[in-house]
Amino acid sequence: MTDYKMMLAEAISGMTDISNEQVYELVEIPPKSSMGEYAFPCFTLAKTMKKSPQSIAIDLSESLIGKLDFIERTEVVGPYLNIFINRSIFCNDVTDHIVRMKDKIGSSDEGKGKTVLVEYSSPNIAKPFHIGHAFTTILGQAIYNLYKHLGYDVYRLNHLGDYGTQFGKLISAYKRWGNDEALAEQPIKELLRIYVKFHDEAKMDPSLDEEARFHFRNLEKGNEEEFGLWKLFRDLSIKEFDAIYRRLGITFDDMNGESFYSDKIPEIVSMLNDRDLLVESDGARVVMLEEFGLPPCIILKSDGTTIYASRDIAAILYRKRKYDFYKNIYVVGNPQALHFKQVFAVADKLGLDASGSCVHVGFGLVKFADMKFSTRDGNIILQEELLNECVGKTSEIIRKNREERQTDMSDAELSQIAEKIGIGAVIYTFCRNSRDRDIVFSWDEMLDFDGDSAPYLMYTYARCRSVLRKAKASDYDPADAVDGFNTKVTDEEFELIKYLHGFGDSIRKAAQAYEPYILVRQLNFIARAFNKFYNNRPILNCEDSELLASGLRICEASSVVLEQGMRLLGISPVERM
RNA sequence: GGGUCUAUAGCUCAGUUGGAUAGAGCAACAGCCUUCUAAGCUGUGGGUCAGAGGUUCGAGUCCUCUUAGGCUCGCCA
Repeated sequence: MTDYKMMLAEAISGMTDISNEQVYELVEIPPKSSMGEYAFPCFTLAKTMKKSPQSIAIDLSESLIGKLDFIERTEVVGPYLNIFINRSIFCNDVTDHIVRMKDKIGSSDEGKGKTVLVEYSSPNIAKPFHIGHAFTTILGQAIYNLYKHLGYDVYRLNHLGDYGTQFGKLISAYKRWGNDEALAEQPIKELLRIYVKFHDEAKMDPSLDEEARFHFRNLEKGNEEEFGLWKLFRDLSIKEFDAIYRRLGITFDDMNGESFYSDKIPEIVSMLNDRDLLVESDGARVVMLEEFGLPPCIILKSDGTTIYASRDIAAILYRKRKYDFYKNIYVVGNPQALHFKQVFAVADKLGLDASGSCVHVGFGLVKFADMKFSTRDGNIILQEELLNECVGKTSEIIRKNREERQTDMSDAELSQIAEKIGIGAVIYTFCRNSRDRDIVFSWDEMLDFDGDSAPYLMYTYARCRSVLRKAKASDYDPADAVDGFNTKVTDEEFELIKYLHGFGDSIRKAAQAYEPYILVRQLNFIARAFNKFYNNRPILNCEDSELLASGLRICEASSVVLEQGMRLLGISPVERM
């Protein structure tokens, strides 16, 4: 496919004294399509050429005539040189490229030979998987997909919260109030029950906290009883998490949680000692970070046990050796921003160059309108509950549609489709906006399936597929439709194909910024443009064979891009709904 | 108090390195199913870009201050 912007930049560069790259950076897409497809602002040239921007634009406009065959015409509006692309050439080129690339559309080899690690999800063992975990899980998966698509060698790491003082508490609580039967039936529910009870009791009897620390010390020493219980809690929890991951279509390459790095901390401690970086402060061993403008980082607590920072530092060293990563991405909430700054700073002091390769991808809190989610207080929405609610509402809508449209959809197919759409709706909610913003959870918004939503994208895709199925049924293969855009391309068609053209760019930008919403917006524009097109002219029922060909080509290209875009987000498209 | 993020339409949000008349969705109102899926489409209304200064040909975007809010600031993760 032609790189239109690049060729334009080369042409303009040849007529001025600025480089290709500079021109490429300056070329922009005008705010309105009536102003053309590309625009070159002449402000910066005005300074060096000592001419008014407008006269420069006029000169450029004249010398550009006939230079490039895809340029239909140019227009000077004040200081801007607006460029209009030949619609036939562009539409044939772009749609042909998409139809040929299929699921490889928007992919690249920029990541060839580069290893990227994405750490995400990372729930705490023995605690319920609630919608607070959904953000990191969904965002992380999307980031994984994006980098994978760009050719990187990507590994998914689930850094389970399977260690720390809280397990001392859990062990203590279990020995006091645990119920084996309840644990076997609903492990996390039972563990949560005794965990909450422990906190209540500890308020009245502070010696419980001491008991918990005792058990954690034993656990870290490898004591059999504590280790056995910990292992049991861990195994049972993972089993429950797996059910959620399966529903979301997520698997991991590595489930090594915090516990895995515990025995790798002594090496970190001795490395720090070798460099004289470890100092004592109030009984704890810390690394001072004044030169980074950061507070000290605790490596060993005053009782000699490790802390999450030390485990994260050990993990960097371990991963560096195992993967020799190009990038190590942490999809973890914003509240931990300082923690990662400290961890990266300490790793830097150890010569691990963390600041050059480790990235904390933070995101906002999920909260109710008036309060925070708190596992301890029990005011949480479970991830499973959220998925079920969305799938349930979807089922109702499909059932109603099935009656109205009198389709032959079986109950089994209906529930399969509802599952995909409901889960798609959840995924979409966490990918639609920039990740920094807090999400105020609302069932109304969650269950709004109009407009800016996954069902809207999925519906559009299903429409495309329906038209294509009908075309095939009447022996028309859209792949045969070559050069369907010889006649006049309408504004609506051109608009849609321009959005399809921008798909690859949106993937690159989304990956670079770790912001799936950039891709989401592109898909939304595509869907809206397609629906407009779909509503305004018949595709199958048209006499003109060229119009039929171009219409089907648009359907084919749109469906390819929409499908691939949704898959990159983690949404499974459906053929009908 | 220090650090950090945020403030754009009634609500939820976009707005690339400063550039053309600040855009979507939802909600509201008015329309469109004898034609390929109405979870759709069309139209209307809706703005002192938190406030004040500054930088310049030009500021929602950059700088300073003020206000409001979120998160965070050593032995939890």
